Amino acid sequence: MKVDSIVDRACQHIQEWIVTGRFKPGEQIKEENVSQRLEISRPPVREALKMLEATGLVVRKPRRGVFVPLLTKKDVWEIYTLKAALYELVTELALDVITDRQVHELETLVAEMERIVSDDSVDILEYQKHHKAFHSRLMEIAGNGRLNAFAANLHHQVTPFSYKSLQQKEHLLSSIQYHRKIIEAIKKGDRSSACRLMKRHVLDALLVFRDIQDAVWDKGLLSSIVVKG
Amino acid sequence: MKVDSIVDRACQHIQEWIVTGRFKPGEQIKEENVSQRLEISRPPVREALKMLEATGLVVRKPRRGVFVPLLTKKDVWEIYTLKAALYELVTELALDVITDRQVHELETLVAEMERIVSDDSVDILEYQKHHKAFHSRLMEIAGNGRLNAFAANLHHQVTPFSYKSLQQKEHLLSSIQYHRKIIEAIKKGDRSSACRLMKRHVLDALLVFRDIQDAVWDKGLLSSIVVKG
DNA sequence: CTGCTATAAATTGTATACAATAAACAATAA
DNA sequence: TTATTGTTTATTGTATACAATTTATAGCAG
Repeated sequence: MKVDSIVDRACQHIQEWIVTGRFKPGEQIKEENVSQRLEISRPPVREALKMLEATGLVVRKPRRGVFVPLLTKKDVWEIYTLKAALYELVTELALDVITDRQVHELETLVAEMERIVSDDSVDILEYQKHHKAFHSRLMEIAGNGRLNAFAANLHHQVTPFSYKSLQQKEHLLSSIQYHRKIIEAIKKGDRSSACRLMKRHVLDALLVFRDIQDAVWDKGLLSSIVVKG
Repeated sequence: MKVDSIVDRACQHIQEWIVTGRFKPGEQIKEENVSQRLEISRPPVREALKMLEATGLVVRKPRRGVFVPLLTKKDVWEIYTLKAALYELVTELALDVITDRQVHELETLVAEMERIVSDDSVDILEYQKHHKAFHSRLMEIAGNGRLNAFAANLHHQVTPFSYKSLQQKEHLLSSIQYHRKIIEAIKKGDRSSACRLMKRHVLDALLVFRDIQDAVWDKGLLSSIVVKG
Protein backbone atom coordinates (compact mmCIF):
# COMPACT_ATOMS: atom_id res chain seq x y z
CA MET A 1 0.00 0.00 0.00
CA LYS A 2 1.30 3.38 -1.02
CA VAL A 3 1.36 6.03 1.67
CA ASP A 4 1.53 9.73 0.99
CA SER A 5 4.52 11.67 2.21
CA ILE A 6 4.27 13.64 5.41
CA VAL A 7 4.09 16.87 3.43
CA ASP A 8 1.18 15.59 1.32
CA ARG A 9 -0.73 14.51 4.39
CA ALA A 10 -0.08 17.84 6.09
CA CYS A 11 -1.34 19.54 2.94
CA GLN A 12 -4.55 17.53 2.96
CA HIS A 13 -5.16 18.12 6.64
CA ILE A 14 -4.63 21.87 6.44
CA GLN A 15 -6.81 22.07 3.34
CA GLU A 16 -9.59 20.18 5.09
CA TRP A 17 -9.32 22.42 8.13
CA ILE A 18 -9.68 25.47 5.92
CA VAL A 19 -12.54 24.13 3.84
CA THR A 20 -14.54 22.92 6.81
CA GLY A 21 -13.98 26.10 8.77
CA ARG A 22 -11.66 24.85 11.49
CA PHE A 23 -9.35 27.58 10.24
CA LYS A 24 -11.61 30.52 9.52
CA PRO A 25 -11.14 33.16 6.79
CA GLY A 26 -8.73 35.81 7.98
CA GLU A 27 -7.26 33.57 10.64
CA GLN A 28 -3.54 32.99 10.90
CA ILE A 29 -2.20 29.49 10.47
CA LYS A 30 0.80 29.12 12.74
CA GLU A 31 3.41 26.61 11.70
CA GLU A 32 4.09 25.32 15.18
CA ASN A 33 0.39 24.93 15.87
CA VAL A 34 0.02 22.65 12.86
CA SER A 35 3.22 20.75 13.54
CA GLN A 36 2.08 20.00 17.08
CA ARG A 37 -1.37 18.83 16.01
CA LEU A 38 0.12 16.54 13.39
CA GLU A 39 3.03 15.53 15.61
CA ILE A 40 5.63 16.37 12.98
CA SER A 41 8.33 19.02 12.83
CA ARG A 42 8.00 22.46 11.22
CA PRO A 43 9.82 21.98 7.90
CA PRO A 44 7.22 19.64 6.33
CA VAL A 45 4.50 22.00 7.56
CA ARG A 46 6.25 24.92 5.89
CA GLU A 47 6.51 22.97 2.66
CA ALA A 48 2.84 22.07 2.80
CA LEU A 49 1.91 25.72 3.36
CA LYS A 50 4.13 26.73 0.46
CA MET A 51 2.15 24.38 -1.80
CA LEU A 52 -1.15 25.79 -0.60
CA GLU A 53 0.26 29.27 -1.07
CA ALA A 54 1.18 28.45 -4.66
CA THR A 55 -2.40 27.44 -5.37
CA GLY A 56 -3.89 30.44 -3.62
CA LEU A 57 -5.58 28.53 -0.82
CA VAL A 58 -3.59 30.53 1.73
CA VAL A 59 -1.86 33.88 1.52
CA ARG A 60 1.49 34.76 3.06
CA LYS A 61 2.30 38.11 4.57
CA PRO A 62 6.12 38.25 4.63
CA ARG A 63 7.60 37.89 8.09
CA ARG A 64 4.08 37.80 9.48
CA GLY A 65 2.76 34.37 8.65
CA VAL A 66 0.21 32.62 6.47
CA PHE A 67 -3.50 33.37 6.63
CA VAL A 68 -6.74 32.00 5.28
CA PRO A 69 -7.72 34.54 2.60
CA LEU A 70 -10.55 36.99 3.07
CA LEU A 71 -12.26 37.27 -0.29
CA THR A 72 -13.28 40.61 -1.69
CA LYS A 73 -16.13 41.11 -4.13
CA LYS A 74 -13.53 41.22 -6.86
CA ASP A 75 -12.18 37.84 -5.77
CA VAL A 76 -15.60 36.26 -5.86
CA TRP A 77 -16.26 37.75 -9.27
CA GLU A 78 -12.95 36.35 -10.54
CA ILE A 79 -13.59 32.90 -9.14
CA TYR A 80 -17.15 32.47 -10.38
CA THR A 81 -16.46 33.96 -13.78
CA LEU A 82 -13.69 31.44 -14.23
CA LYS A 83 -15.57 28.57 -12.66
CA ALA A 84 -18.53 29.11 -14.97
CA ALA A 85 -16.29 29.07 -18.04
CA LEU A 86 -14.47 25.95 -16.86
CA TYR A 87 -17.68 24.04 -16.23
CA GLU A 88 -18.96 25.04 -19.65
CA LEU A 89 -15.81 23.47 -21.02
CA VAL A 90 -16.31 20.35 -18.93
CA THR A 91 -19.76 19.93 -20.39
CA GLU A 92 -18.55 20.52 -23.92
CA LEU A 93 -15.67 18.06 -23.64
CA ALA A 94 -17.79 15.43 -21.93
CA LEU A 95 -20.43 15.62 -24.63
CA ASP A 96 -17.77 14.90 -27.24
CA VAL A 97 -17.08 11.46 -25.87
CA ILE A 98 -19.96 10.47 -23.60
CA THR A 99 -21.54 7.08 -24.19
CA ASP A 100 -25.17 6.06 -23.75
CA ARG A 101 -24.09 3.97 -20.81
CA GLN A 102 -22.52 7.00 -19.13
CA VAL A 103 -25.54 9.17 -19.81
CA HIS A 104 -27.58 6.55 -18.06
CA GLU A 105 -25.21 6.60 -15.09
CA LEU A 106 -25.63 10.36 -14.76
CA GLU A 107 -29.38 10.03 -15.12
CA THR A 108 -29.43 7.52 -12.29
CA LEU A 109 -27.52 9.94 -10.08
CA VAL A 110 -29.98 12.72 -10.83
CA ALA A 111 -32.87 10.37 -10.12
CA GLU A 112 -31.31 9.61 -6.75
CA MET A 113 -30.99 13.31 -6.06
CA GLU A 114 -34.63 13.84 -6.93
CA ARG A 115 -35.72 10.98 -4.72
CA ILE A 116 -33.78 12.36 -1.76
CA VAL A 117 -35.16 15.86 -2.22
CA SER A 118 -38.74 14.68 -2.61
CA ASP A 119 -38.49 12.82 0.67
CA ASP A 120 -40.05 14.49 3.68
CA SER A 121 -36.89 14.65 5.74
CA VAL A 122 -34.26 15.59 3.20
CA ASP A 123 -30.91 13.97 3.96
CA ILE A 124 -28.72 16.84 2.86
CA LEU A 125 -25.43 15.03 3.28
CA GLU A 126 -26.72 12.18 1.14
CA TYR A 127 -27.87 14.67 -1.48
CA GLN A 128 -24.46 16.34 -1.54
CA LYS A 129 -22.80 12.98 -2.00
CA HIS A 130 -24.76 12.33 -5.19
CA HIS A 131 -24.41 15.91 -6.36
CA LYS A 132 -20.66 15.69 -5.98
CA ALA A 133 -20.66 12.31 -7.74
CA PHE A 134 -22.54 13.82 -10.70
CA HIS A 135 -19.99 16.53 -11.27
CA SER A 136 -17.02 14.25 -10.56
CA ARG A 137 -18.33 11.75 -13.08
CA LEU A 138 -18.84 14.42 -15.72
CA MET A 139 -15.36 15.77 -15.06
CA GLU A 140 -13.96 12.28 -15.36
CA ILE A 141 -15.72 11.82 -18.69
CA ALA A 142 -14.34 15.13 -19.93
CA GLY A 143 -10.94 13.62 -19.22
CA ASN A 144 -8.88 16.76 -18.67
CA GLY A 145 -6.86 16.45 -15.48
CA ARG A 146 -5.66 20.03 -15.48
CA LEU A 147 -9.19 21.32 -15.97
CA ASN A 148 -10.19 19.21 -13.00
CA ALA A 149 -7.37 20.62 -10.89
CA PHE A 150 -8.23 24.22 -11.78
CA ALA A 151 -11.91 23.72 -11.04
CA ALA A 152 -11.17 22.00 -7.74
CA ASN A 153 -8.85 24.84 -6.78
CA LEU A 154 -11.52 27.47 -7.41
CA HIS A 155 -14.01 25.35 -5.53
CA HIS A 156 -11.74 25.18 -2.50
CA GLN A 157 -11.25 28.93 -2.53
CA VAL A 158 -14.94 29.65 -2.08
CA THR A 159 -15.93 26.68 0.06
CA PRO A 160 -14.89 28.27 3.37
CA PHE A 161 -17.49 30.92 2.66
CA SER A 162 -20.27 28.83 1.19
CA TYR A 163 -19.80 25.62 3.15
CA LYS A 164 -22.83 26.05 5.33
CA SER A 165 -24.91 28.06 2.89
CA LEU A 166 -24.97 25.29 0.31
CA GLN A 167 -26.53 22.94 2.83
CA GLN A 168 -29.71 24.98 2.83
CA LYS A 169 -32.82 23.25 1.57
CA GLU A 170 -33.96 26.08 -0.68
CA HIS A 171 -30.77 25.89 -2.64
CA LEU A 172 -31.27 22.19 -3.28
CA LEU A 173 -34.62 22.77 -4.95
CA SER A 174 -33.07 25.16 -7.42
CA SER A 175 -30.06 22.94 -7.93
CA ILE A 176 -32.12 19.87 -8.70
CA GLN A 177 -33.94 21.66 -11.51
CA TYR A 178 -30.71 22.41 -13.29
CA HIS A 179 -29.49 18.84 -13.15
CA ARG A 180 -32.73 17.53 -14.54
CA LYS A 181 -32.61 20.03 -17.39
CA ILE A 182 -28.94 19.34 -18.06
CA ILE A 183 -29.60 15.63 -18.35
CA GLU A 184 -32.51 16.26 -20.68
CA ALA A 185 -30.35 18.47 -22.89
CA ILE A 186 -27.63 15.83 -22.97
CA LYS A 187 -30.11 13.13 -23.93
CA LYS A 188 -31.43 15.32 -26.73
CA GLY A 189 -27.89 15.99 -27.88
CA ASP A 190 -28.50 19.69 -27.39
CA ARG A 191 -24.94 20.79 -26.69
CA SER A 192 -25.46 24.51 -26.41
CA SER A 193 -28.35 24.16 -23.98
CA ALA A 194 -26.41 21.73 -21.83
CA CYS A 195 -23.45 24.12 -21.63
CA ARG A 196 -25.63 27.14 -20.96
CA LEU A 197 -27.49 25.33 -18.19
CA MET A 198 -24.26 24.20 -16.59
CA LYS A 199 -22.99 27.76 -16.59
CA ARG A 200 -26.16 29.01 -14.97
CA HIS A 201 -25.99 26.20 -12.43
CA VAL A 202 -22.54 27.37 -11.35
CA LEU A 203 -23.67 30.98 -11.13
CA ASP A 204 -26.71 29.89 -9.16
CA ALA A 205 -24.41 28.92 -6.32
CA LEU A 206 -23.08 32.45 -6.48
CA LEU A 207 -26.56 33.79 -5.74
CA VAL A 208 -26.80 31.74 -2.58
CA PHE A 209 -23.38 33.03 -1.66
CA ARG A 210 -24.70 36.55 -1.97
CA ASP A 211 -27.72 35.85 0.17
CA ILE A 212 -25.57 34.67 3.03
CA GLN A 213 -22.66 37.07 2.82
CA ASP A 214 -24.93 40.00 2.13
CA ALA A 215 -22.54 42.49 3.64
CA VAL A 216 -19.88 42.07 1.02
CA TRP A 217 -22.24 42.32 -1.91
CA ASP A 218 -23.96 44.72 -4.14
CA LYS A 219 -26.18 43.71 -7.00
CA GLY A 220 -24.26 45.53 -9.69
CA LEU A 221 -21.32 43.19 -9.55
CA LEU A 222 -23.50 40.14 -9.68
CA SER A 223 -25.54 41.16 -12.67
CA SER A 224 -22.39 41.81 -14.64
CA ILE A 225 -21.66 38.11 -14.50
CA VAL A 226 -25.12 36.67 -14.75
CA VAL A 227 -26.70 38.64 -17.55
CA LYS A 228 -25.10 36.77 -20.38
CA GLY A 229 -26.10 33.28 -19.24
CA MET B 1 12.41 49.04 -2.29
CA LYS B 2 10.73 45.75 -1.66
CA VAL B 3 12.81 42.64 -2.19
CA ASP B 4 11.38 39.21 -2.77
CA SER B 5 12.14 36.48 -0.29
CA ILE B 6 14.88 33.98 -1.03
CA VAL B 7 12.28 31.34 -1.81
CA ASP B 8 10.51 33.58 -4.32
CA ARG B 9 13.74 34.38 -6.07
CA ALA B 10 14.72 30.70 -6.16
CA CYS B 11 11.30 30.00 -7.64
CA GLN B 12 11.76 32.57 -10.37
CA HIS B 13 15.25 31.37 -11.20
CA ILE B 14 14.29 27.72 -11.44
CA GLN B 15 11.24 28.61 -13.52
CA GLU B 16 13.36 30.63 -15.90
CA TRP B 17 15.89 27.82 -16.19
CA ILE B 18 13.10 25.42 -17.10
CA VAL B 19 11.37 27.71 -19.56
CA THR B 20 14.56 28.69 -21.37
CA GLY B 21 15.82 25.13 -21.54
CA ARG B 22 18.68 25.30 -19.07
CA PHE B 23 16.89 22.47 -17.35
CA LYS B 24 15.61 20.25 -20.13
CA PRO B 25 12.40 18.19 -20.12
CA GLY B 26 13.00 14.91 -18.34
CA GLU B 27 16.04 16.23 -16.52
CA GLN B 28 16.35 15.97 -12.77
CA ILE B 29 16.63 19.14 -10.73
CA LYS B 30 18.90 18.41 -7.79
CA GLU B 31 18.38 20.50 -4.70
CA GLU B 32 22.04 20.89 -3.86
CA ASN B 33 22.84 21.86 -7.44
CA VAL B 34 20.37 24.72 -7.26
CA SER B 35 21.37 25.76 -3.76
CA GLN B 36 25.01 25.99 -4.82
CA ARG B 37 24.23 28.03 -7.93
CA LEU B 38 22.13 30.45 -5.94
CA GLU B 39 24.47 30.36 -2.94
CA ILE B 40 21.70 29.55 -0.49
CA SER B 41 20.96 26.49 1.61
CA ARG B 42 18.70 23.61 0.66
CA PRO B 43 15.50 24.37 2.62
CA PRO B 44 14.50 27.44 0.59
CA VAL B 45 15.25 25.49 -2.58
CA ARG B 46 13.01 22.68 -1.41
CA GLU B 47 10.22 25.15 -0.66
CA ALA B 48 10.58 26.73 -4.07
CA LEU B 49 10.42 23.31 -5.73
CA LYS B 50 7.34 22.48 -3.69
CA MET B 51 5.63 25.59 -5.06
CA LEU B 52 6.55 24.68 -8.62
CA GLU B 53 5.36 21.15 -7.93
CA ALA B 54 2.00 22.46 -6.76
CA THR B 55 1.55 24.33 -10.02
CA GLY B 56 2.68 21.40 -12.16
CA LEU B 57 5.83 23.01 -13.50
CA VAL B 58 7.89 20.17 -12.05
CA VAL B 59 6.98 16.64 -11.03
CA ARG B 60 8.27 14.81 -7.98
CA LYS B 61 9.07 11.12 -7.91
CA PRO B 62 9.05 10.20 -4.21
CA ARG B 63 12.50 9.52 -2.79
CA ARG B 64 13.90 10.11 -6.27
CA GLY B 65 13.78 13.83 -6.80
CA VAL B 66 12.02 16.45 -8.90
CA PHE B 67 12.12 16.44 -12.68
CA VAL B 68 11.12 18.70 -15.53
CA PRO B 69 7.97 17.01 -16.91
CA LEU B 70 7.98 15.16 -20.19
CA LEU B 71 4.65 15.92 -21.82
CA THR B 72 2.60 13.22 -23.45
CA LYS B 73 0.15 13.81 -26.28
CA LYS B 74 -2.58 13.73 -23.66
CA ASP B 75 -0.84 16.47 -21.67
CA VAL B 76 -0.56 18.70 -24.73
CA TRP B 77 -4.20 18.10 -25.55
CA GLU B 78 -5.20 19.02 -22.00
CA ILE B 79 -3.11 22.17 -21.98
CA TYR B 80 -4.19 23.57 -25.32
CA THR B 81 -7.84 22.69 -24.85
CA LEU B 82 -7.80 24.63 -21.61
CA LYS B 83 -5.66 27.45 -22.92
CA ALA B 84 -7.99 27.99 -25.86
CA ALA B 85 -11.01 28.19 -23.56
CA LEU B 86 -9.25 30.57 -21.19
CA TYR B 87 -8.19 32.92 -23.96
CA GLU B 88 -11.73 32.92 -25.31
CA LEU B 89 -12.79 34.06 -21.86
CA VAL B 90 -10.09 36.72 -21.79
CA THR B 91 -11.39 38.13 -25.04
CA GLU B 92 -14.97 38.01 -23.85
CA LEU B 93 -14.23 39.75 -20.56
CA ALA B 94 -12.00 42.35 -22.15
CA LEU B 95 -14.65 43.25 -24.69
CA ASP B 96 -17.08 43.91 -21.87
CA VAL B 97 -15.04 46.80 -20.56
CA ILE B 98 -12.58 47.87 -23.24
CA THR B 99 -12.44 51.57 -24.09
CA ASP B 100 -11.76 53.19 -27.44
CA ARG B 101 -8.47 54.37 -26.06
CA GLN B 102 -7.48 50.83 -25.17
CA VAL B 103 -8.55 49.50 -28.56
CA HIS B 104 -6.28 52.05 -30.09
CA GLU B 105 -3.40 50.92 -27.88
CA LEU B 106 -3.84 47.34 -29.04
CA GLU B 107 -4.10 48.49 -32.64
CA THR B 108 -0.81 50.32 -32.27
CA LEU B 109 0.84 47.17 -30.95
CA VAL B 110 -0.44 45.16 -33.92
CA ALA B 111 0.77 47.85 -36.29
CA GLU B 112 4.20 47.58 -34.71
CA MET B 113 4.12 43.83 -35.16
CA GLU B 114 3.20 44.23 -38.82
CA ARG B 115 5.96 46.74 -39.37
CA ILE B 116 8.55 44.43 -37.85
CA VAL B 117 7.39 41.45 -39.87
CA SER B 118 7.28 43.38 -43.13
CA ASP B 119 10.86 44.47 -42.61
CA ASP B 120 13.48 42.56 -44.58
CA SER B 121 15.44 41.36 -41.58
CA VAL B 122 12.74 40.43 -39.11
CA ASP B 123 13.77 41.12 -35.53
CA ILE B 124 12.10 38.15 -33.91
CA LEU B 125 12.83 39.15 -30.34
CA GLU B 126 11.34 42.57 -30.97
CA TYR B 127 8.27 40.96 -32.52
CA GLN B 128 7.85 38.69 -29.50
CA LYS B 129 8.06 41.66 -27.19
CA HIS B 130 5.10 43.32 -28.87
CA HIS B 131 3.21 40.06 -29.21
CA LYS B 132 3.58 39.44 -25.51
CA ALA B 133 2.55 43.03 -24.77
CA PHE B 134 -0.63 42.57 -26.81
CA HIS B 135 -1.77 39.57 -24.84
CA SER B 136 -0.64 41.01 -21.51
CA ARG B 137 -2.57 44.17 -22.20
CA LEU B 138 -5.70 42.26 -23.17
CA MET B 139 -5.37 40.12 -20.05
CA GLU B 140 -4.96 43.25 -17.98
CA ILE B 141 -8.09 44.74 -19.49
CA ALA B 142 -10.03 41.53 -18.78
CA GLY B 143 -9.07 42.13 -15.16
CA ASN B 144 -9.19 38.61 -13.81
CA GLY B 145 -6.02 37.84 -11.86
CA ARG B 146 -6.77 34.17 -11.41
CA LEU B 147 -7.48 33.75 -15.10
CA ASN B 148 -4.13 35.37 -15.75
CA ALA B 149 -2.39 33.01 -13.34
CA PHE B 150 -3.97 29.92 -14.88
CA ALA B 151 -3.12 31.01 -18.41
CA ALA B 152 0.46 31.83 -17.43
CA ASN B 153 0.78 28.45 -15.77
CA LEU B 154 -0.34 26.60 -18.89
CA HIS B 155 1.97 28.75 -20.96
CA HIS B 156 4.93 27.83 -18.78
CA GLN B 157 4.13 24.15 -19.06
CA VAL B 158 4.49 24.13 -22.84
CA THR B 159 7.19 26.74 -23.29
CA PRO B 160 10.10 24.34 -22.67
CA PHE B 161 8.90 22.46 -25.74
CA SER B 162 7.91 25.32 -28.00
CA TYR B 163 10.48 27.90 -26.94
CA LYS B 164 12.58 27.68 -30.07
CA SER B 165 9.80 26.65 -32.43
CA LEU B 166 7.83 29.82 -31.86
CA GLN B 167 10.78 31.89 -33.00
CA GLN B 168 10.41 30.57 -36.52
CA LYS B 169 9.57 33.12 -39.18
CA GLU B 170 6.78 31.10 -40.80
CA HIS B 171 4.87 31.05 -37.55
CA LEU B 172 5.03 34.82 -37.31
CA LEU B 173 3.31 35.27 -40.65
CA SER B 174 0.37 33.17 -39.53
CA SER B 175 0.29 34.81 -36.12
CA ILE B 176 0.20 38.33 -37.51
CA GLN B 177 -2.89 37.54 -39.56
CA TYR B 178 -4.82 36.52 -36.48
CA HIS B 179 -3.98 39.67 -34.58
CA ARG B 180 -5.02 41.86 -37.46
CA LYS B 181 -8.33 40.03 -37.76
CA ILE B 182 -8.89 40.07 -34.00
CA ILE B 183 -8.40 43.83 -33.89
CA GLU B 184 -10.79 44.28 -36.79
CA ALA B 185 -13.42 42.18 -35.04
CA ILE B 186 -12.99 44.18 -31.85
CA LYS B 187 -13.35 47.46 -33.71
CA LYS B 188 -16.51 46.21 -35.36
CA GLY B 189 -17.84 45.09 -32.00
CA ASP B 190 -18.09 41.55 -33.33
CA ARG B 191 -17.67 39.63 -30.10
CA SER B 192 -18.16 36.10 -31.38
CA SER B 193 -15.68 36.56 -34.20
CA ALA B 194 -13.09 38.04 -31.87
CA CYS B 195 -13.43 35.11 -29.48
CA ARG B 196 -13.35 32.53 -32.24
CA LEU B 197 -10.27 34.08 -33.78
CA MET B 198 -8.50 34.18 -30.44
CA LYS B 199 -9.26 30.52 -29.90
CA ARG B 200 -7.87 29.63 -33.30
CA HIS B 201 -4.82 31.77 -32.64
CA VAL B 202 -4.04 29.72 -29.54
CA LEU B 203 -4.55 26.46 -31.38
CA ASP B 204 -2.37 27.73 -34.21
CA ALA B 205 0.57 27.61 -31.82
CA LEU B 206 -0.32 23.98 -31.24
CA LEU B 207 0.17 23.26 -34.93
CA VAL B 208 3.69 24.63 -34.85
CA PHE B 209 4.29 22.49 -31.80
CA ARG B 210 3.29 19.44 -33.78
CA ASP B 211 5.56 20.30 -36.69
CA ILE B 212 8.58 20.41 -34.46
CA GLN B 213 7.86 17.59 -32.06
CA ASP B 214 6.60 15.36 -34.84
CA ALA B 215 7.53 12.18 -33.06
CA VAL B 216 5.00 12.55 -30.29
CA TRP B 217 2.11 13.42 -32.53
CA ASP B 218 -0.56 11.95 -34.66
CA LYS B 219 -3.10 13.95 -36.55
CA GLY B 220 -6.15 12.39 -34.97
CA LEU B 221 -5.55 14.01 -31.63
CA LEU B 222 -5.05 17.41 -33.13
CA SER B 223 -8.17 17.44 -35.22
CA SER B 224 -10.27 16.59 -32.20
CA ILE B 225 -9.39 19.95 -30.73
CA VAL B 226 -9.30 22.09 -33.82
CA VAL B 227 -12.44 21.09 -35.66
CA LYS B 228 -14.83 23.17 -33.64
CA GLY B 229 -12.97 26.47 -33.93
C1' DC C 1 -4.59 59.35 31.67
C1' DT C 2 -2.39 59.19 27.18
C1' DG C 3 1.35 58.47 24.16
C1' DC C 4 5.95 57.07 23.29
C1' DT C 5 9.96 54.10 23.90
C1' DA C 6 12.36 50.13 25.12
C1' DT C 7 12.44 45.55 26.20
C1' DA C 8 10.72 40.85 25.91
C1' DA C 9 8.13 37.23 23.72
C1' DA C 10 6.49 34.93 19.83
C1' DT C 11 6.85 33.65 15.07
C1' DT C 12 8.83 33.29 10.79
C1' DG C 13 13.16 32.68 7.88
C1' DT C 14 17.39 30.30 7.17
C1' DA C 15 21.11 27.17 8.01
C1' DT C 16 23.19 22.95 9.65
C1' DA C 17 22.98 18.14 10.85
C1' DC C 18 21.31 13.60 10.68
C1' DA C 19 18.35 9.60 8.93
C1' DA C 20 16.37 6.87 5.33
C1' DT C 21 16.07 5.31 0.86
C1' DA C 22 17.23 4.32 -3.71
C1' DA C 23 20.55 4.04 -7.44
C1' DA C 24 25.20 2.62 -9.01
C1' DC C 25 28.80 -0.32 -8.89
C1' DA C 26 31.69 -4.08 -7.82
C1' DA C 27 32.43 -8.69 -6.45
C1' DT C 28 31.26 -13.40 -6.54
C1' DA C 29 29.06 -17.48 -8.07
C1' DA C 30 26.68 -20.11 -11.59
C1' DT D 1 29.80 -14.15 -19.57
C1' DT D 2 25.89 -13.06 -16.96
C1' DA D 3 23.01 -12.64 -13.13
C1' DT D 4 22.61 -11.72 -8.36
C1' DT D 5 23.79 -9.86 -4.13
C1' DG D 6 26.23 -6.85 -1.00
C1' DT D 7 28.39 -2.41 -0.38
C1' DT D 8 29.03 2.20 -1.32
C1' DT D 9 27.53 6.66 -2.72
C1' DA D 10 24.44 10.17 -3.79
C1' DT D 11 20.11 12.36 -2.93
C1' DT D 12 16.02 13.20 -0.71
C1' DG D 13 13.27 13.48 3.78
C1' DT D 14 13.07 15.07 8.44
C1' DA D 15 14.50 17.16 12.67
C1' DT D 16 16.97 20.45 15.47
C1' DA D 17 19.13 24.85 16.16
C1' DC D 18 19.86 29.60 15.44
C1' DA D 19 19.01 34.36 13.41
C1' DA D 20 16.01 38.09 12.22
C1' DT D 21 11.90 40.49 12.44
C1' DT D 22 7.67 41.77 14.10
C1' DT D 23 4.26 42.40 17.69
C1' DA D 24 2.86 42.80 22.33
C1' DT D 25 3.69 44.61 26.78
C1' DA D 26 5.47 47.18 30.42
C1' DG D 27 7.58 51.25 32.01
C1' DC D 28 8.15 56.03 31.83
C1' DA D 29 7.56 60.78 30.53
C1' DG D 30 4.48 64.41 29.38
